[in-house]
Amino acid sequence: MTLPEATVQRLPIYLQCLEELSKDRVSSEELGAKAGLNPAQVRRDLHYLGSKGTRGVGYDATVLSQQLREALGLDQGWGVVIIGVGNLGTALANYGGFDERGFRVAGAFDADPDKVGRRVNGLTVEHVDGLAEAIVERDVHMAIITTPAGAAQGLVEMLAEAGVRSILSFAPAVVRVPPGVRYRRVDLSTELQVLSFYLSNGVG
Amino acid sequence: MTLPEATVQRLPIYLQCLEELSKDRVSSEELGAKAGLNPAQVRRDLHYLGSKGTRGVGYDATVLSQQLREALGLDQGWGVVIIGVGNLGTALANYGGFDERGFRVAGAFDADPDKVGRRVNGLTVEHVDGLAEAIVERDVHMAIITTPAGAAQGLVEMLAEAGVRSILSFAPAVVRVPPGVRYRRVDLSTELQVLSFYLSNGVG
DNA sequence: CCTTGTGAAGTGGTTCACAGCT
DNA sequence: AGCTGTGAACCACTTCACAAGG
Repeated sequence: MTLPEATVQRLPIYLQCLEELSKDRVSSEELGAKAGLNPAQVRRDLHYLGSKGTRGVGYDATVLSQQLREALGLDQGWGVVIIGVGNLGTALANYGGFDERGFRVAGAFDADPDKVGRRVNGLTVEHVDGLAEAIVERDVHMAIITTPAGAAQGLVEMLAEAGVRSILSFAPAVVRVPPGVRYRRVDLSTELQVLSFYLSNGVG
Repeated sequence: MTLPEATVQRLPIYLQCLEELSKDRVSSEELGAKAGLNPAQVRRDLHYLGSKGTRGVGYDATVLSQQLREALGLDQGWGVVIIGVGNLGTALANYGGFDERGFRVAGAFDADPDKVGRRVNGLTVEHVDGLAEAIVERDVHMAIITTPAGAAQGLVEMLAEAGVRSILSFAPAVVRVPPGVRYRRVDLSTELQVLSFYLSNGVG
């Protein structure tokens, strides 16, 4: 299945809106209104998915929901590790959304010996030295990095080496990413600066 | 100043790359390599900024850096409040990047009486009941929401009412945003699902 | 000679508008 | 009658390729 990048970014939104609407039929009109999107956009996206609506009626919410979950691979139970157990890492470890969305949290790691052994939401924090091994043994394919910026580059290389193909990083660092690895950076500071731009330049 | 949205998103990256390079002259080639962008892209972006490079030489890093900071409004000292002092809110409050980037943290708020009075990184947590008043009195223009999803919609309305024009939200909720307010949602679950899609559908 | 600034072409995504089903 | 599916127009952004200039 090959869909436009922009469409992929919207699939999780559709899934969430669908759950919040909790109806058994939805039109592109309704779904668009909820998600803040043009109905034509919704139809095109769902069409890419291979979804089949009924003209004059709309889409079957149960079927659609299942198609979204399947396209997103939420039934695959992908294994995830959290690296860096500071406040942010702890927040993520405590976040209930993993199981709910079908992800399997396979471990939490930190370089600080003081943090190793600590328990977080049913996990015992392990030392990063054991990370590469754990990734292979526990069949992990995704990693979330919440370490300081300096550690990010090395971790990304190590993770790629160990077979991780998707990385979500909260470390405020610009990183060179090995080919074949999907890297998504979320940076508070960047987001704030963009908001600051619009505040400073008066655009709604 | 009116620049393409996509360009605005890259300005913080340029600023960061510039700092990491710490040279006094940079070419679009170098900057592009560091940021993972096409040199032509860099030139066009900087040109929008009104930046003046020297042909055959490149850009003056000090001047460029200053132009970026100015365009982003980092010298405005915008006031920011953090709403929700759970693990995530605490992580953000402890994050050093605010001052460094010229933001002024004007308060931390929570609805939970047990959290009120607690001290976080030099701030005393206040009850949300005092939020609207604090926003006006302390000249706050930005807010970061790290509450549970259910609280988001009400907060956004209240914040807009009180005069906040830029909101960064980590609450996993789809929210209706009043006109004139810039709302940026960062959702862990959404990001993971997008990564999961590519993992499941085998695209590098 | 090297690197910027920029027309022009290329790419990807969005929206319109309506034909086609149910 | 109502809503989907979709060609075609539109729009925003990216990249090429090269003339202009230090």
